[in-house]
Amino acid sequence: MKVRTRFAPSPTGYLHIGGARTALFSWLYARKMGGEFVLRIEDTDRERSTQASVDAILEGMAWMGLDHDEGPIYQTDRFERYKEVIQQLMDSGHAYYCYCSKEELDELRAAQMQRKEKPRYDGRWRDSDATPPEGVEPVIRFKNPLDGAVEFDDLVRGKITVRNAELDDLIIARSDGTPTYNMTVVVDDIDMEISHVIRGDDHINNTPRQINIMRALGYDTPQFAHVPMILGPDGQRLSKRHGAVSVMQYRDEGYTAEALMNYLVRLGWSHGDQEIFSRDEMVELFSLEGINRAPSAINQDKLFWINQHYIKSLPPAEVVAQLEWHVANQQLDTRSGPELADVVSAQCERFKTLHDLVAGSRYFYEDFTDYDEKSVKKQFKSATADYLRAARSGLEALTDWSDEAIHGVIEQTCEQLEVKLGKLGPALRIATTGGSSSPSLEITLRLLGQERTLSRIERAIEFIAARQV
RNA sequence: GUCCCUAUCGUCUAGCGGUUAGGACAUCGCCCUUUCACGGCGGUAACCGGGGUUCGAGUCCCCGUAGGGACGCCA
Repeated sequence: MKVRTRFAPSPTGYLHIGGARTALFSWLYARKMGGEFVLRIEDTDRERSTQASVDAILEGMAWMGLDHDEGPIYQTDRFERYKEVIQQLMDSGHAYYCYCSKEELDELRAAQMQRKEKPRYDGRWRDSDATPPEGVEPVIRFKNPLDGAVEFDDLVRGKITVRNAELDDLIIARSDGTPTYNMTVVVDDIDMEISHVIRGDDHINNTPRQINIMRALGYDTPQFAHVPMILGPDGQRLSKRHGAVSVMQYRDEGYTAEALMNYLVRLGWSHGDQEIFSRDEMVELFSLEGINRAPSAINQDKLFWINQHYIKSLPPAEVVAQLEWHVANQQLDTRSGPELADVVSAQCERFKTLHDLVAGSRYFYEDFTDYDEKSVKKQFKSATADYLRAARSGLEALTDWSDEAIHGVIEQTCEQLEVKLGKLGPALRIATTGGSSSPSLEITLRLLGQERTLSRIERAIEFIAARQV
């Protein structure tokens, strides 16, 4: 049997991190098994579904590289099919009309809660001969088996058993005739020949109901794999107050797609002690058995670490490709400075995010307005101007603007002045970058270019002079 | 409340009856160092509690406890 998995989000918002990981697992399994990955949009709730959300989900998946083989299939395009199956259930005696009003059901629930019972429909219209009330559009309910139990082998959780007595007759069609979630999922998973339903474990309780409907329809059930949810850093349910929850927000904050994928795949799944997985490795090594049963909390620091790992180890050209968005977003004009790839090579060990890498490389392209106050206080002494002047003349004389040549000038200047590099180095760095954090001096100056280097040293000399007054 | 599920360092996890309970992030030292970083070496740190089963339980079973999820004419 061909492996076919699916990701079935409802378009009521952006693609959040939990959904993204579920999609990733589902995608990985399909790819690993040489199967197919279907994207289905569960938009039967017309009130809350929006095209903007569909676009956001598509954008998020594209950014992560989770390509689908079929879809997006919209459930709203399949209403005729659902109606057909619902009718089939009616005809075979597996479903019936229920004329209870919402108010009536609310009362029933309240009463049951008060008696400390599990709130559930009592089946009052199940085999009723009563005359339907006037003017009430009925809903259609599924006739859930009364006895026995539903048992299924979850590929992640193991055997799960629920007694049918715990289940009630769920609504499969609303009074306006539209199908409900549990109905559409069943029909779709059957029609689309889904072999493995990989989804969040908040659906675990729906599974026995869906299995019952599938059986009533005479179909075999797919395999199920319920993956645990992702928690916030505090172990609480993930929400906006935890910071980034949408996948695109991670992009915006400067994470590489590779890093987010790697982080996500290790959250709730493992392959021994391995931490770093390329996309190909993930596909090769992924297994449903490796998925954990307990929910896991996201951890900023580890994401930072992985992100930096990829910024350091991805080919600079690849980093540049992802950097472009941030360059544009931060309105940095890179035409008047060094190649971005060179900046990446020089800076990659210094930043945890692409955002910070761009923000921290500004001085290569634009003159900074202020010097870092602390650095100035510590390093710009009265004698500093003389040091800078000496370095300046040495650098000015250079015809070969290479790391080696620049390094040589700096060393010679120190010897000539009879000072340690600790005196000249920091001053030079502040003069040329405005602060005390940059790649090694020779690389920094080389990237800056001779002209820019000299003018900035000049400016620093003037700045120091002005301070002495 | 009822049902379902879960439980190893702060966090992500390895472990699949016999281990000095391993790795990673974070943290703390030391080293490297022209800044910031990177890197290297080392340290602190965990089997939720109680009963069983067994020669032997982190590993299997039961009961607690704690957390999560579900209980909609939402998905």
